[in-house]
Amino acid sequence: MGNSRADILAAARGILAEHSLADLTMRRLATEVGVRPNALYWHFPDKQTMLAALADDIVGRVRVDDGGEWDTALAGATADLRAALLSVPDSAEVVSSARASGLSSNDLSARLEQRARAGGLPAPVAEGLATALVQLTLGLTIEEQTRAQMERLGVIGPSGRDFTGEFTRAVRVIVDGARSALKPR
Amino acid sequence: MGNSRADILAAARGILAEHSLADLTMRRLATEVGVRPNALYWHFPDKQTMLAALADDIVGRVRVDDGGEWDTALAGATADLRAALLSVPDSAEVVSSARASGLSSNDLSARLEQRARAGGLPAPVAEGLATALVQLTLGLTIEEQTRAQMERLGVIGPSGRDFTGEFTRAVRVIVDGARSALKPR
DNA sequence: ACCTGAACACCGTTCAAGT
DNA sequence: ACCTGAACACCGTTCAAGT
Repeated sequence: MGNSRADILAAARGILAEHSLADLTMRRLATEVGVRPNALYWHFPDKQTMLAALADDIVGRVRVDDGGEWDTALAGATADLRAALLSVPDSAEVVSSARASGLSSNDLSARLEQRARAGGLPAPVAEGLATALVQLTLGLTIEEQTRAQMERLGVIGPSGRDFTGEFTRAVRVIVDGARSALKPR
Repeated sequence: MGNSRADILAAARGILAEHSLADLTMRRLATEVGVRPNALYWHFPDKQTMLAALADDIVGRVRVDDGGEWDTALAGATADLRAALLSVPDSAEVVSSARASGLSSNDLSARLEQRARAGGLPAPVAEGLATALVQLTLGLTIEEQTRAQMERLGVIGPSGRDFTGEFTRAVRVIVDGARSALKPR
């Protein structure tokens, strides 16, 4: 009754927030929405497509600044992406899978690349920069959220890793690399 | 009879080679080995641990050159990692998951970081460089192998993406970034 | 337009028991 | 040391049918 795509996606977010990606099954999602499992298949053709919609929902919140310098704009958007991912447990895995499957319509790396070119970077550098930043953020955040999940379950102790530091230092190396293409030695 | 860890891992590699990660179930793996599903649990405590062993098997083949310049050594090891992953379908996903779970004992990024420091890079730069290279390679190869799998299944046409080019250009940006820390403007 | 009933063909994992 | 039999508690997905 009045259940829409948006309601289902909100329930999915809720399962991630209170449990984990392993608990995000179609059957459980249906229960949360108050419906039988097969009813979900009226709204989405399959689970993969539902997850891609959820991924777009999360990544869609990230804006790429049009003004200012290209380096601060890209570093800022990358930090925003990480923050958006960290706000929903296990979402980095979801976004990464959606990207790989090609079902995700929100191509953040294309937006980053465009911004880099607008900032004056040569095309191959802009492309390499965008690729490196997106893969770094997704990969590292997957690790961070996986560890967080394992700690939540008590299967492992705190890793002691400084993920924010690792992220910051890697972003610096990448952005410096793009900059070195502009200001040659 | 006489089935060992190695036999099971070889069979697992075979399933990836001829089918896909989705087909790599404990039940199917058991059939391939000629045993009942639960027999596998004598060799491995669970599926996750088995996959981590498989991941170590694949990454263990990658050597980091001790001689020469740090930049060619790191770029070479990164290219080797990508080649090792591409030789086994869907293995990038397996390695990425194993890394995230912390069950993987082969910490390639630590070896890369060590090599970078030996080459004279400051610690934070060496760390950022290793992190960026490993995440780039895993993330991009996951995408490449996922697409390849979808093409194999005929669910999608060729993507037209130049993954080798994307990889090369991103590696260049990253390595250039580390270099800029050595030769200031 | 949106949902249910009932079923199909699977999963990972455990436990006691066998040799 | 290594494996089987039997079971438990699940999955995603399909199809016809209901309102």
